[in-house]
Amino acid sequence: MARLTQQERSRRTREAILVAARRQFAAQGFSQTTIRSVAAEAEIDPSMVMRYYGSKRDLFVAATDLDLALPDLASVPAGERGDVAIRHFLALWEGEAGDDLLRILLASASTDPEAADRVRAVLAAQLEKVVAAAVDDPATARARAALVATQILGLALCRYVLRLPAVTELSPDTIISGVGPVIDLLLTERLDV
Amino acid sequence: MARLTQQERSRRTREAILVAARRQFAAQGFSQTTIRSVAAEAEIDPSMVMRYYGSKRDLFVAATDLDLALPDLASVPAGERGDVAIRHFLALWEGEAGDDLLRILLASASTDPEAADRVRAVLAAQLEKVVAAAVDDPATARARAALVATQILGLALCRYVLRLPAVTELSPDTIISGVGPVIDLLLTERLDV
DNA sequence: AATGTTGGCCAACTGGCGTTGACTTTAACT
DNA sequence: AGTTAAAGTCAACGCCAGTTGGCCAACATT
Repeated sequence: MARLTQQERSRRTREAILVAARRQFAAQGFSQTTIRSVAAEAEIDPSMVMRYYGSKRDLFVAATDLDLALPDLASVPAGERGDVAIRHFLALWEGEAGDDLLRILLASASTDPEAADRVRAVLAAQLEKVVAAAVDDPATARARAALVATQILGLALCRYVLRLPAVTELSPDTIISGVGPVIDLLLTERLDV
Repeated sequence: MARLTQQERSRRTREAILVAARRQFAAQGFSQTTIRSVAAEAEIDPSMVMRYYGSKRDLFVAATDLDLALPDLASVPAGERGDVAIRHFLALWEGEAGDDLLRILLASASTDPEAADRVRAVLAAQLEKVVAAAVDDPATARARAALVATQILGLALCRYVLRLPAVTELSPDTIISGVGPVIDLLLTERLDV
């Protein structure tokens, strides 16, 4: 066993805690995940979690520091925007461990006010801005962004959180061919506001 | 204070427990809701909850024994089905306490395996069947039902659970004019399976 | 080598949980 | 009126959570 500097030991422990916390928050939500269970999975003492992250809530905040890395839809030709958007999200979510953060937020947001706040913040700052930039009519931009959010989050909810069989069975190609046109429709259809 | 028969007292207590339980399960999910907090809201002793419902889990099952009462989409002319469907769900959810069931299930399903099973059961049995009956091509019926479910549940999630500001601001008419055509599109568009 | 510092473990405290059983009160029945 | 069964209360149990502080060992510093 190689000797490690204290810094390195510390860094590895911190990371092990974060990995275990992300996995458990995503799988079980906030309240079902315990400091003790995270510590057990990271193979350290519960008190170390407190030392490094202060409290359970602070650990949750650290575990959900999230960036959607959305593409700029405004620079995509109209008619291909829905396709680009849904491909982006699928790539993000289907990748190894890439969907953890969203699953954490959705699983926790339903029961935890702080998680719900974080979802609101992330979506308002990122998704809404990108969608609004891709819409011509500023009067309906916010409404269209909201509707796109419902479709995107609904897919994530059904596929990764609820794991509805009919939805998990869908191939990525089927989802792209089904949802892409829906997003295009939401961006362009006539909308009563 | 009027005298009550024992039966009537019992019935009122049972009902008060159920009302409080539904409200709290919907607002906080399964594990955050406690027998004690339900009893406090119903203004009775925690042990009464145990007497009437046996256990916390049984109380949850009793609180989620409801019916979506979905309309038969197959008997609606094509082109109006999305409109009818979204109107139905909005009427169901916007009504007084009508959205409790769905909020309970969504709020709890994310963190509780039993609640997730119930969501799967309810949706598979009710929503999926109705949608499948309204689709001509049996090869794509299940996929279309799944995609419609993502849109419907996504709307419910964003509007009633996460309460995203951009989504709660939408008027029912805006939602109808925006989502109705989306559902029609999902029912009829070409779909790669 | 002696010191201070840091990572880590252990044991304990506090508090809230679901649940139980004994007790008291109230309505129903004879 | 007196008995019985049901509705409701009370106090406690055992458990597990988050959190804390004291302790030890390994490292860094001088």
